[in-house]
Amino acid sequence: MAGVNKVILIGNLGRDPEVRHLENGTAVASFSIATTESYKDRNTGERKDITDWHNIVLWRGLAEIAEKFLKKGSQVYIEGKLKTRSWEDKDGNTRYTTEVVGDNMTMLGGRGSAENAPPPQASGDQLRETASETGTIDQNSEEIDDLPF
Amino acid sequence: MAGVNKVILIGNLGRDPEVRHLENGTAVASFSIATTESYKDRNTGERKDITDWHNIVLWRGLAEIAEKFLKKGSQVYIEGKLKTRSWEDKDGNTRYTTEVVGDNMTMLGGRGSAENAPPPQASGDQLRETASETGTIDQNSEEIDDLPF
Amino acid sequence: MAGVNKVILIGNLGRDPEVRHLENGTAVASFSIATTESYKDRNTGERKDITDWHNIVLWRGLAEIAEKFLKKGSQVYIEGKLKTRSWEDKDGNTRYTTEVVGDNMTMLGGRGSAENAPPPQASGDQLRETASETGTIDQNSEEIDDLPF
Amino acid sequence: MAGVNKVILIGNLGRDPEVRHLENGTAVASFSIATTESYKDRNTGERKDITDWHNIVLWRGLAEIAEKFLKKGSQVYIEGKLKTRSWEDKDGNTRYTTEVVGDNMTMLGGRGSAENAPPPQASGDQLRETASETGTIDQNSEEIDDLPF
DNA sequence: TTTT
DNA sequence: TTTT
Repeated sequence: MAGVNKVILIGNLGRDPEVRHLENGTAVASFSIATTESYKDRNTGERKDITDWHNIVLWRGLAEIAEKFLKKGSQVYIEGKLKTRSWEDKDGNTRYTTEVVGDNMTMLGGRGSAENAPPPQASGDQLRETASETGTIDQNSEEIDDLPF
Repeated sequence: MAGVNKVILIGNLGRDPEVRHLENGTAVASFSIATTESYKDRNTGERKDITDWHNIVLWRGLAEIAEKFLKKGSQVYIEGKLKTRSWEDKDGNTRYTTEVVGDNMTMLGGRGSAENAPPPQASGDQLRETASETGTIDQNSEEIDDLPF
Repeated sequence: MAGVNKVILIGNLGRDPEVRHLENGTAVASFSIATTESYKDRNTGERKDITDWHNIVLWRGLAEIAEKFLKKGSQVYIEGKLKTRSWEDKDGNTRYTTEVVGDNMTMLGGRGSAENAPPPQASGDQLRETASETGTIDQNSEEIDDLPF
Repeated sequence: MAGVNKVILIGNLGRDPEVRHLENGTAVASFSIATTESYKDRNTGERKDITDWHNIVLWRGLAEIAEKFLKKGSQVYIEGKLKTRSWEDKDGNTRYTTEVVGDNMTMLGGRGSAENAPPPQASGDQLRETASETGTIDQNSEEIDDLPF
């Protein structure tokens, strides 16, 4: 039962986020981010880059923030959980897709970042609460307690 | 170029690790670990568990330690990177598999843990160095420097 | 404004937790955990251990769980934030103490773990909510949503 | 014995780094970074910020990169270990200072970032190896293996 | 598909 | 496929 499932990524969006809404209005954002690491080939001595692409899924308030402020090229910090979904393809084979379901996001500076005063930091939990209480997404605020921890 | 790609998991092995060796002798261990989280269903009030399975891959010294000391049920801490490999299935379709390539492992106590005095902690970097210098896997040792940081 | 402040520790308690209650009843638990790493001295070739001690502070529900289930020797996973408090010593000098304020805890198996069916995992957010709604600490449950993410 | 001691921070430098050199030439950089989180006061409804300051210490190649490319205001990702040092003050009292000894650093875009083409990412391990083999600090390169993991 |  |  005990378990820890944590992913921490800093990367850049390959495309603008795609946002859809469930029937009940819940927003879901999907996008990919690239993380790159450099290494030197032991044989040739050449420097090489390896890029990994990660499928990110954001729910509710975080999805709405992503829709408003993230775009192709944006650099973000994403903290979340690894989730693998299964689905059936057209040939009836079970397929698996692994995604990072983010519960915390921080926008980082850089070329692709938003021009329109983005909220740099947002947490899924905070947003969920705030949204459910005020009916609007009020990023960057918490309703947790008078003590911040 | 800048990027961070980090995964932190604590879970239990679903089966014994599978270890294979490349032609040059390099060991590669594969296994899955389960992480479970509990939540209470908002509608029914029932408590429910969600289990996520994660494919772990370990290389070289870490693979050999996994082979020796991990087995079905063992609880481990794994720190690593997310990597998605693509391959072609029998129908010629491109398929993707996401794995956590571990570079740090700590064995945690519990029912499924090894009886034979396992090394509790091991790092890929340390083992790689040690192995290359001594020809044997000497877990729990570093050759880094007289200063430990 | 954007920021990330995250600490992840796995270690063992040096003593039983100390728990006190604020005037409003809020529980606060304090204890230290040790993390140990091994390295080999480059000059002498000796293997050496370095132990670091970390001051942990838990609030509310997590504090109550710590009080019930953690004791000297228990192995725990702690996730939290770094906080440095300042205070004045008897000579009027400002002193600083750095603590890890935990918002997530998982009890791990091992020698010092509790005998009385401990809850292996608990999150500060979950507990806070649950406690405020039911008046009791019901660890291992969330009230977040019908969707677990 | 098994242990994990990991800190992950994203913040901004409060001042330029201070770099000193040990007698054997080893570089050591020190600086503080601020992480800020927002919350809404439950009573007044006001939004408030809390800033935490963290003492960062970098060794060797990372210290030299910090010296060259970080300055007051720079935003950085720091990954490292918590270390508490003790020392004696002028009154003979034992004092404790907690620092984050970084083993990984990524420079992030933003207002305070360097103008002179900074290396965005660097790892202590990589740099140590590279430095010892080439005599120069060649950031952004690894000498680990032909396989990047 | 990103970024430097 | 694990674990409690």
